[in-house]
Amino acid sequence: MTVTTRFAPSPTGYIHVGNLRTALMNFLIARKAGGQFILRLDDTDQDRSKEEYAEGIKTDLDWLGLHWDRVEKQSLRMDRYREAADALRKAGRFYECFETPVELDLKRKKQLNMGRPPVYDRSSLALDEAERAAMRAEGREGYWRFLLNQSRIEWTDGILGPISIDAASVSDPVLIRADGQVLYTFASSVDDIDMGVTFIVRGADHVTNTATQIQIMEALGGTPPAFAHHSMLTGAEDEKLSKRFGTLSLRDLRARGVEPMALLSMMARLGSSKPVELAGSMEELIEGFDVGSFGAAPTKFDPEDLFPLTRHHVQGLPFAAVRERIAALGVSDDLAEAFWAVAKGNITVLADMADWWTLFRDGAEPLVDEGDREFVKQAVALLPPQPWSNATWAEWTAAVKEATGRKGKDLFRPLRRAITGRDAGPEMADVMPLLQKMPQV
RNA sequence: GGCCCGUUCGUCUAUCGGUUAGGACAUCUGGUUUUCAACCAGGCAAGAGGGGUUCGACUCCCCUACGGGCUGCCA
Repeated sequence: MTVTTRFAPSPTGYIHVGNLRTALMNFLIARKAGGQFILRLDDTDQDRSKEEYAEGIKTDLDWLGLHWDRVEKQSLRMDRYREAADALRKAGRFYECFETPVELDLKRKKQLNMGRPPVYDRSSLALDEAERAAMRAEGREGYWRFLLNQSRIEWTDGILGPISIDAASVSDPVLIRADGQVLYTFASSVDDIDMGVTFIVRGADHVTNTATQIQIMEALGGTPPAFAHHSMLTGAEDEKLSKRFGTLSLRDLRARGVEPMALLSMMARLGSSKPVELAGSMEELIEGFDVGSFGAAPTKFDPEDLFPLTRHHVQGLPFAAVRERIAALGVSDDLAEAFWAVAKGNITVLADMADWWTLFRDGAEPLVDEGDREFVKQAVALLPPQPWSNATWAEWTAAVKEATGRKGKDLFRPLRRAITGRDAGPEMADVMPLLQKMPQV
């Protein structure tokens, strides 16, 4: 059986790091096994689902190189869900209920007050046809619940290990609403069976869903796939990540200059026993992925940790990869390669290149200590006329040394500060040919 | 309240009863470098608490505490 996984976001918003982790794990599992990766848009909620978000999700996945083999849309499969619902009705696993949300809420509160678990009491199951007709005559609209077998539901989770949940501690799930909307739990189960999904990795927030979905899939005559539930991400300060989703959307991270490979490297390893290290390629990521190496405990994630990885990645980029970006800064072709050689070691995100180019093009605001003022003036007077080459720095500093007697740190440091306005930066020998203006001191 | 999962260096984690409790990232120190980065070498740093079981517990069991998830006509 070919390994088939899926990423099933509902297009009600953009993807964030939590989603990405799920998507990436499923993608890597499929690729490693030479299987299929399905992108399934869970868009049964007509009100909240938007095409704009569906497009956004695709754009984000593309950006990261998480290409899918197949796209599915639940909104196109409504007939199939109705069919499956009929099958469940015929099998006696589906029953119509009539309590209103307010009534259900009241029941839950009552149960809680009495110290009972807030599990649906199945009172609608006891209704006979005449009573149901009476309900409808009252103007009540029926909705449908799945009748759980009250046994223990067990599976060996790919991350959590053996799990056992007592079905009696869970309410019979509502699968179809009074307005006819097919709910996630149901559509997802039908799809996973129909689409031949063999392995589902999703967040630990779905553990209870998995228990009920296993029964639904079996009732549908299908074989439940293997499951693995990864832990939830929490923020660096232990706050719930959901509160920060706004700042952790992929679009946001992209805007901040985070490189895809840095993000992927982080998400493929964080929370696992394998070290988080920058991968050189998607192949490397696929090769080194092991879903079983993840732990069950909640995982802290600090987006700042993405920047060291991004820097590492950026510094290893060949000139060809950034040629266009550099041209866009206005760097002439003859200087572009030399500029990149100088810039790459001194930036974190590619956008940082702009500052260096501005500095080389316009000159810097010199940093000169009071005690170095005369020395710097004297040195600048010794500068040969432009254009400068890689040899200029050595020749010039030798001449300055000769004239002033300064050497070592006392010689080089003030000159670097005067020319670049900074204490740190690239090799000065390489900087000189890039400078477009004489330093103004 | 009920159900499920969890708790080892700052962080992510290894250890399937006996270890000087290991690694990675972060951090610090030293080397190298005009500087930064990179690189090399080294350092600091951990088993939530309490009971058991055992010759011996981070590891197995129970309790407590704490954390996370679920408990929707959301996904």
